[in-house]
Parts: sequence; structure tokens; C-alpha cells
Amino acid sequence: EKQPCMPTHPQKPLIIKTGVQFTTKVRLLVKLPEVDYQLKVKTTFDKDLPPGRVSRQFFILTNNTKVMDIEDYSNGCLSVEFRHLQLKEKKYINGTKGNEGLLSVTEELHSLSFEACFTVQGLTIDLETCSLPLVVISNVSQLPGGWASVMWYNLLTDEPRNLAFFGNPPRASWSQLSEVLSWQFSTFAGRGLNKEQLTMLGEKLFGQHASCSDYQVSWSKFSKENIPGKPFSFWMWLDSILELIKKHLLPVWNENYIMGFVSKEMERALLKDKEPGTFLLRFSESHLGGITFTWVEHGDNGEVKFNSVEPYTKNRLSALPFADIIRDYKVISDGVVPENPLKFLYPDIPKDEAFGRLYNSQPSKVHPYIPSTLIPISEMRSNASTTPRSCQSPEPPMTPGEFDMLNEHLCFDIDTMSSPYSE
Amino acid sequence: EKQPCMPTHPQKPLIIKTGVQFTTKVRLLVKLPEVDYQLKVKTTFDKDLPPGRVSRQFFILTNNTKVMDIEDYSNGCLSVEFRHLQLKEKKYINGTKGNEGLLSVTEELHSLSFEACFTVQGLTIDLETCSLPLVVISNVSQLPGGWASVMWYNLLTDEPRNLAFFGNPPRASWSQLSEVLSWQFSTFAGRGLNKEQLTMLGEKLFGQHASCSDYQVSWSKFSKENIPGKPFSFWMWLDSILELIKKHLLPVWNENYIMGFVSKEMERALLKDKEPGTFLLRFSESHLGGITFTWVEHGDNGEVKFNSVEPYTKNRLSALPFADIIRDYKVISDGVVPENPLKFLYPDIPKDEAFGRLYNSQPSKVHPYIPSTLIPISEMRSNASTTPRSCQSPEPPMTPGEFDMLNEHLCFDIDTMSSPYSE
DNA sequence: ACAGTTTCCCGTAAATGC
DNA sequence: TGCATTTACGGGAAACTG
Repeated sequence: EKQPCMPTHPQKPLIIKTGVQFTTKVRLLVKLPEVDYQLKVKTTFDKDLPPGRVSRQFFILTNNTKVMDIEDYSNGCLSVEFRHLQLKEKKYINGTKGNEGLLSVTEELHSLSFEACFTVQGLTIDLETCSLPLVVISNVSQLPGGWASVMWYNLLTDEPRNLAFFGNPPRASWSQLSEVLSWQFSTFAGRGLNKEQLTMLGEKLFGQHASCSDYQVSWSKFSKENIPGKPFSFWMWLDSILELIKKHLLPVWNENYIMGFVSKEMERALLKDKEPGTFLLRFSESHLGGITFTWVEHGDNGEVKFNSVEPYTKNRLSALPFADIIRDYKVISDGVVPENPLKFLYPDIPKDEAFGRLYNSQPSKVHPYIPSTLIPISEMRSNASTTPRSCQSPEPPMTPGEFDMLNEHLCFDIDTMSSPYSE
Repeated sequence: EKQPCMPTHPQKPLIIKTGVQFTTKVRLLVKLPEVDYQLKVKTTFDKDLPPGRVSRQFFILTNNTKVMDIEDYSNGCLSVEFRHLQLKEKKYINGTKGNEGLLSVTEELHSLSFEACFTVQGLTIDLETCSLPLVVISNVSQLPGGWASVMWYNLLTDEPRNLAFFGNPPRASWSQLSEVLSWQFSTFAGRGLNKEQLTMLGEKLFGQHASCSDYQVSWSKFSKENIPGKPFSFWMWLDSILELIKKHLLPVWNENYIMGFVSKEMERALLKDKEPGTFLLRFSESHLGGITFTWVEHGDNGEVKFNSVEPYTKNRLSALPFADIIRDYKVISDGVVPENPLKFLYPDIPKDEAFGRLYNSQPSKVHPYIPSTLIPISEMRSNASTTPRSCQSPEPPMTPGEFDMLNEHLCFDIDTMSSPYSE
């Protein structure tokens, strides 16, 4: 909470969504000799930005002027906190938008300026400062793109406000980037990525060169180009997993039960010598935000078989928590009694020992009813059978005497009125 | 589409949500002799309402004036359509709100006025009309209450704008009300209510008097008082079922496979002589928006047993469509092979014959994965185990020479900035 | 036509007012 | 304090716009 008495910029670049409130606080670092006058601060969005440098322009919808006040808890500093600030896009200032469409919206950097002007003993002093770069989005669906920008900026520059950063963004070394990725998981999901997990991610980005930790990753490869053969970029994929963990897998992830980032080859190598029924948890590489389990079995003639279930995504997981899925998962083969093939979490932890504490509750006993729950089930050899007014009135001209009639009968009619709630 | 040339009010009372766009159209019923001038129409919310008559006041946030135009498709009538109208509440005009808190917000009726003024051959004519009563809500959670008001108003008065209607709302006879309720289902769910279903609803409202179709229902009993022993009113309960049907049960409802409104006594009477495995579908009376099935079985010593599953609500149904639940439902008794107890839809339709066409899903064959689905299951004899900066600076006074230093170092600092997307 | 972007608005949760 | 009502905003989908 304590800060030195020099101008610093403790806040990180931020993402602001239009129409959603945000807050900012400014503090005067030097005590003023005489403070018996009001010091007004005005905040402006993209104050000095020449139009044309950005393709979109925004303004602060709400009150943008406030009087500085002595902080209650500190030793007399002047400060002011703007609350309930809200951004709105300026529409069509003159003709069309300003910028060439080179940058995507989440690469476009903006800033918030603060100004005050006051007079001390006859001398007029202007104060001004401005925030670190800001990304402005209009929908939460743009949040992953915004985070990518913030990460890349923080990782690769110390400049306080290089708004042209994404005009020619530098590359990152894998050693730098992997550290940041791990930090994302440790910050938002409570546990970072270990060496094996990072190795798999490195291989995903540039094949088998993962050992070269000084390999360079371009901004485009990180978050703009799609992964070959996939309809999403590396970061979109990774972020979808981060979101899945945050919403549905937090305890399981924090217990380190999700290996998560393992190639299919590695997975088989790990499982092949283990007890039948040994399984591990892995994130889907083909779909956004999915998790699957793979278990090993021995066939009748002793050969090793691997099975992976169709990945669970947020929709399924919000119907049934993941630990319960592991507890209840059943495979039914041609009418035989269903059985749960998951016995040991890799390498050899009995399933209930690992997940027992994470199992969710069970039947609500609303009396007259039989409790019911959903269980996940796979049929091994199923024959999938899919079933799939017309307006008539006297004509003109009018005689003078017709006025009364007109005044009598002329009136409006509400022809239709609709709202989403009508009919 | 065609309308007579007299003022009528074809639109029903509506529900408008603040901040959500609505549309209205006004038409001039008499052709004007000379139309080579512009006729402006202005729309005003609650124009003539003395403040104090309503507890909330609203205004039209968007443009409320528009020029009348000749309708393209008709024979030359003047009309104007207001689009993108939006309502906002006036806050604290003078002190506190106007009204005694007698009425709830969904009982408070408002209106929209339209005015125009024009001059023909030296005579000035004022036109004005106003809509049928409107209910204004601020959240969709108030929609059921709003609908109740609209229904009651339509049912019990022909007055075009009796804004005081809910000051002393009349009672409805059961024969009137039941017709309206059935109409709700037929309008919004495609199939109305039959006599048996209405009888059950009547009994719910006033015990066993259901046969007296001239029994009177008060507004309060219909939608304000809770059903004895339940935390919701009759209409809230019924509307929750209507919503459930609209979102999750439409095909099943339209095929008439949901008996739905049956008392438990009636249910048993109907099922007791039927084949074991005969079931019927019934809405929950104890919880909002739930549906259950009850099936009949014969015990070992021949006695009749009835079972009902815990009702399915929208959350469960959005994880698994209802027809699939019926297809896949299993009961497992003490480790025995699970079996689907549902065989015949009452009275005797084989389950798959009734629901076959409505079965949904089936395995998505994303190759390397084993397809998996959720199935609903009940354990009959389960032992439920629940687990569940400090700011220091030199003191005044200043010497003249210190000004340069001050001007050099004095500046702002952005102390904190936060948005929901920060950190 | 299409993709990137914004708008719209439901539905849940939280905040606010009475 | 509790209840009624409004606000906030994520998230899915539709509308927009070059």
C-alpha cells in the first residue's frame, strides 16, 4: 500500500470493456504548501492521441472531473478516486474510421490522462499524467485477445506508454514466455505449470525444438495465427483451458491431479506399463476448453489398449462436477454390467484416495421422490440409432363546413406497438 | 392487417422493460386534404398522469419526435413508426417516491401518449391519443408478475385505459379464468389445457369446489398470495411450468404426452390397475418449474407400488433433453443390473412408440474418443454419503527558489485503476 | 459473402432502497 | 432486518459494417 514519493505507475495495463464500470485513483506525490483551495482533476481518454493513430475513439460517458481530497488513512496526501467511470465509442466522427485495419481491436492501445491546474503564490502549475496502455473491448468474448496483448506488452517492454507496440511487436524467447504462462496458471488457478507441462506446450509451438529454451516465438504465432489444422490460436486454446480450470476444475487442478498437458505419445508411454485401470487426465488438443481421461487396459491376449473418453466441456461439467464424473463413469459393453474402468490415478494412486475428498454430495431427500442423478456412461459397441386496415376516407377538397367534422374525427391511432414482451 | 378507418386500439397492453428497446406505430385515420407539409408526432410517457398517482416515473430516453410519412403498402395513409424507444426511470424528482406502496410495480399501469399539432386552411388542430395500459418492469424476473396483470386486465375490463384498475381489482369467475389459462398454453406452448387438467387447477385454487364453474377467484389469490404451505403464488407456479414447456418440453407437450396437471390421488387411481411399468408425466407441485414421472410396479406379494422421480428442472433438462431422460432412465437396486422401469406411457402406449421420434442425441464420433453421454439414474437403496506508499515531502513554507524544484517534481500518480478485467 | 466487431438482452447475482 | 426492486454484467446470439 505504501508508495515512494516519486511518480510511479504501479497499475498494470488493463482491459476495459465499453459500458462496464471501472475505477481509477490518482495521488499527488508532493505535499502542497497551502491546501485551502480545491484542486480539480479531470480525466480524459486518449487525450493526446492524434486521431488516425487508433481506429476507434472512445470517451468517458460519466462525470470526468473530481476534487482532490486528503486521504483519510495516509499522512495527508491529496488523492482522488474516480468510480463508476464508463467508456463509450465515438461513432463516425468524420466519415469513416481513422486507422488502416492493420491491428485488431485488442492490439490497439489507448490511455487515460489526468490533468489539474492550480496556482501557488502567483505561479500557475499544470499537472498531467497518464496511464499505462489500455486495451478496450466491447464484449467479454474479446477478453482472451486482450489478455494476450497485456501479457506480451508486459513481457517485452518496460516503456510506460508505447502505444505503437503492436505495430511491430518483438518476439519472445521461450524461456521468457514459458515463465509467464506458468505464472498465469499460478495466479488464476492457484498452481503453475511444471517442467513437463511446459515442455509439451513448447513442442506445440515449435515441434520438437522444445529443448532450445532460447527459441523465439512471434506475437503472431502466439496469439494470431491458428495452430496448423486447428481453428484457434495457441493462446486461445491455452486460455480456454485456464477458464475451464477456473470454473470447473479448481480443486482437482490444485491437488495436482491433472497432468493436463501431455502429448498422446507421452501419455501412452507413461501408461503402458501400469496396472490396468490406471488413468490420467489430459486437456483436449482438438477442441477448446475440454478435458478427457485416458486409461489403460489389457486385452484378452495380453495386448495393451488405451481408451480416451470424449472430452468434457463446460456445459457437461456444469451439469456434473468433474470429480463425480470420475467416480461414476461407467462403460457398458454389449449389455454386460456397467463397470467403472478408472481405478488408479497415474502413477498408482487408488482413485478414491485421490478424489474422495472432492466427490460432491448426493441425493437430496425431497421425501416422496426417488433421488436421481446423472451419470456419465459410454457404450462400447453401440449401434448408434439416431433419430433423429385498409384506410378509406373521403377525398379532398374540403368545404369550409367540413372543418368541424374533421376536428371531430381526426385523431391518431396506435397501429402497433411491440416490445420483446408483447404477444 | 387491414383496419377500419376509425380510432381503434388493436394492440394489447404491453410489458416494457426499462433499458430495452420497444417499437410503436401510429396511423392517421382520416386522409388530410393537403399533405405537402410535415406532420410531426411526439410521444410522451405518462403525459397526463398526475405525479403521485404512480410510485415510479419514467421517460423516453431516445428521440421521441418523428415525422409522419405515407405508408408504402397502404393507400396513402399517414403513419409513423417509432423504433428503438427506450424507457428510463426518473430518479428522485422531489424527495421521495410518489405513491403509497399499496401496489406492486407490476400492478402499476402506465401509458404512452402521442401528439401532433397542425394547421389546415388557417385552422389549428391538435391530435392526441394514448395507448392501452402498460406495465413497466426493470428485470425479466418481473415478467411473470407483469403477465398476470395483463391477463387480469384483459379478462375483466373493456375500458381502454383504466390505470387505477389494480386499486380495486375485480374477481374472475373460474369459467372465465380457466379459459384464459388454457389460452396461455395454447398460445405459448402450442396446446391448450383439457378439462381434466383445468379441473386439477381449479381444485388447487379452491379445494374440491372445482365443479362450481362460477366460483370466484380474487386477484390476490391468483397471483399475490402464496399457495398455502408453498413459497409461491398460483400464477408464479403455473407460469414456471409454462416456461419449462417453452424451453424444454415443447415437442413432448404438443404430442399430448404430458398429463401434467394431475393430483397425486388421481395419479394413483389412474395407474393402479395398469400394467407394471406404466408411467405418466406430471408437473411438480412443490417446486417451481419441475416435471417428474410416476410409474407403477407390483411388489413381490402382489401389492401395487408407485414411484416418482425427483423432478427435473431447467438445469437438468438443459444438460439432457427430457425424451432422452425417459429413454435412458435407470434404476439400480443394491448392485443389481440397472433397468429402465418405464415401459408404457399411460394408458398403454409402448414407451418407444410414443417417444421414439423425440429421442435426441447420439454419440458424436470424434474419432479417437469413446463417445460418452449422461444418463439419469436412481439408486433405490442408497446410503447417501454426503461429503461434501506513504507520501513524505518537505514542509512549507517555500522560498522563491524552490518553485523550480516544485514544478519539476510535482506530478500525479495513478494510484490504482481497476476494472472487472484487471489482475 | 464474410469475418471481425459491436449491440442486444436474458438470467443470475449483487446492490440498493424502503 | 427483510423484502421488493433495481443495477450490474457475463455470455450467447443477432446485428452490424466495412
